[in-house]
Amino acid sequence: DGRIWEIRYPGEGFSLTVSTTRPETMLGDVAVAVHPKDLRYAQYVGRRVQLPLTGRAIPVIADDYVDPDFGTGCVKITPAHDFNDYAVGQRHQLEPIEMLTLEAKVKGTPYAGLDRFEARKRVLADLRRLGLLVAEKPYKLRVPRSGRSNAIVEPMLTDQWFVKMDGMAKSGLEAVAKGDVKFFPEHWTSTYNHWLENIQDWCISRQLWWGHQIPAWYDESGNIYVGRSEDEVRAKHKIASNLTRDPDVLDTWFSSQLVPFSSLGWPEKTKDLDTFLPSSVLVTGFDIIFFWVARMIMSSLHFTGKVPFRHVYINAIVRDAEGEKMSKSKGNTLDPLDLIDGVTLPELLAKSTVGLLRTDHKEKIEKYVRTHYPEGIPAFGADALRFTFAAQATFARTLNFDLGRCEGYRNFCNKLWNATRFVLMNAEGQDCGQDEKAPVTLSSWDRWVISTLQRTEAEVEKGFDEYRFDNAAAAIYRFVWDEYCDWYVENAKWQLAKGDEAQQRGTRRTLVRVLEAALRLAHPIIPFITEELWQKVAPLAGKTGATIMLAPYPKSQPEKIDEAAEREIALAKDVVNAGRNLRSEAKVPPQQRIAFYIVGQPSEATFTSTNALMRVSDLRVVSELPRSDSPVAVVGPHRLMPHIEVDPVAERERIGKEIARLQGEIARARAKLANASFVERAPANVVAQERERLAGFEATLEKLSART
RNA sequence: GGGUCGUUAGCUCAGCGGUAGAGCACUGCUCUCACACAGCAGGGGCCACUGGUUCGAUCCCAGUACGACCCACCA
Repeated sequence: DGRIWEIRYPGEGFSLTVSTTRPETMLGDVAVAVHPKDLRYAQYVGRRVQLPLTGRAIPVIADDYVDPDFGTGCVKITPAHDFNDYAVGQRHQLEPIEMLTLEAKVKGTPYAGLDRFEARKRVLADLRRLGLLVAEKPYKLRVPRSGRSNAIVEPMLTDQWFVKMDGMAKSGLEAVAKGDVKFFPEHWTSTYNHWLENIQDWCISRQLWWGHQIPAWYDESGNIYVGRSEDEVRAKHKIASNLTRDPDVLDTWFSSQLVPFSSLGWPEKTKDLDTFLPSSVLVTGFDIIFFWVARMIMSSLHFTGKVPFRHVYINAIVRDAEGEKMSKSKGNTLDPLDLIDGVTLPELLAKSTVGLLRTDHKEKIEKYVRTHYPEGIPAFGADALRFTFAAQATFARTLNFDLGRCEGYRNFCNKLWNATRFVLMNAEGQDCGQDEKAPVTLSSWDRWVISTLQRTEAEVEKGFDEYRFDNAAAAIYRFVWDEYCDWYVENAKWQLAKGDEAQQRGTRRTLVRVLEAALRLAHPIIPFITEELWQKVAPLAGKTGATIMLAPYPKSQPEKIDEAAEREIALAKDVVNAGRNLRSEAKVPPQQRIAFYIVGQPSEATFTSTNALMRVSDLRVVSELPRSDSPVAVVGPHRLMPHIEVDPVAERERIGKEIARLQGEIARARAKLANASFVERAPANVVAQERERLAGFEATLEKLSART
């Protein structure tokens, strides 16, 4: 909606035409600049032109700042009212001329006293009358506006307080280079470095009413005194006359940078300062790495000689469905409470928070919610929302918030709740093996789940140590759902139903102890549900304490890792998976129990799980499978076959497909191993692994081929 | 304009030199005594594009395209 004007500045026997979006500022022009290599104007450099309306003579100068391809290639230079022009003026030792007052009125010219916009009209009219207005064109420009008043901002020359930054920046850079402060994710270090390496002196005075007042006083001659208080200044300089305090306040970031040590009692030498500086971690967003993080580091080093914190965890910014950063000023945010408590679509659109939404975004939200949640967004709960953010907290710098995942983690909380219900049903009022005198037997499944818990605990610890909350959350999710619920609990049902007393005790003990530990493990991410459940589970596991919050965080115990049990269970799982697959392929109804033949001696764990999870009526251990058209699966040392009637044609077809797949794999592996440079140059373990793969495929192929 | 980063299954994201993974969504079968907010089985990807390095590249390097953010903004 802006315009750009071209104005002719006449000289002796020539004239130059400049372009400007702010014609009234010509009253403060001190030069016309052209590019040094611009042949069109080279001959005029060093000569003078007459500034219209005022009649002042101003020089033509050459400066790289000018873009010869923009407009006419001639730029009016107004150092008092433009940042770039100020720099040009400095380079050419040109005295700035102020033409605006703080009230944005013209001063010191024929237009003195006029409002800036009125002055623009008058200047243009006068130029037109003089025939010096060459052109007026529409021009798209972004006018700088005040964030508070929305008024158009005019650069002005004013006296301000600055902090000299080069020395502080150097120590800030060193602290990070030495590793005294570390960024997570690490790549933010380069952002930090880049800023400090190109730092400029910092203007710290603000003309506001609210803030720390600048500790500077002026006497009647205009001398400046800096000190802690007026009394101190008077005493130090032996001043009896009037002093006036500088009315400006400090930049809010100047005050904020002091927080790490001022909050601990600085400048007194307090115990807190000794104990808590540096702190362990600062969690923040990357948009204030410059404003705040870097300045805290620099000021902390300057005033205390210590870094303010060891780690800086930079969390991702949340983006909306269009991939744009969610921000209040953009108005594309969602209220977390709506996701916790649930909200209907009309409520959502009527809520005051939605008033912040851009119109276009509001429409998109409406469409999204209508499509995915016609009944409105359900109540996911605080834990589900927390788990979602943890699970999405990868080292990417953006996070596209996904309601679908929120729903998934709500389901996870529900799963945990129901698993606990099952455990309580079976353990409350029962002997959970806490009495050391009663005999307790632990099966391979029991030892396996305890072992897997240790590995999970280590994984979660690693995730937290590395600030990979996504990995920590995923490890907890997998353990609870995939291992504990899907495998262990199902086998525990069988052990409780069929085991002897010692084994039942062992099963109950394992159920409650492992669950109790899992609750503590998950507590930092989902505090509410884990507290509720822990209150019930902990006593059964022999734990006392008023709250899970005071219970120790689980620590992996390597001596409880049982590799023999893990191997045995891996095989048992393979057998069950193969058996389920065979059943499904053969379309055996889920509830129907059928017999299976198995070659090779199955472990006790395999017996348990085939019964508990595969719905086997009878696992018949044989040395050779009976002649049949039934499908066969090869699982490690075992061959597994359901006792069912099948369509021999369909079965032959199935085996044919499997054989073709195996042949493909074998061909690929053989080709790789036949490649001399692969065998010679690839690491030995990679080559060995490839050989093993090939051998496995060949063995399976042989067993399958025997059936056709 | 300068800088940083991203582009992997329909969606949201892991992986990162040696057989492509998760959750949700999708298909089929099950209301089986913790859970249908569930269980079981399954389908789905020239890992943006083009070159290079390597025995081997989704992964390393260079460039291109698209996107995002930060900084500076042009008379």
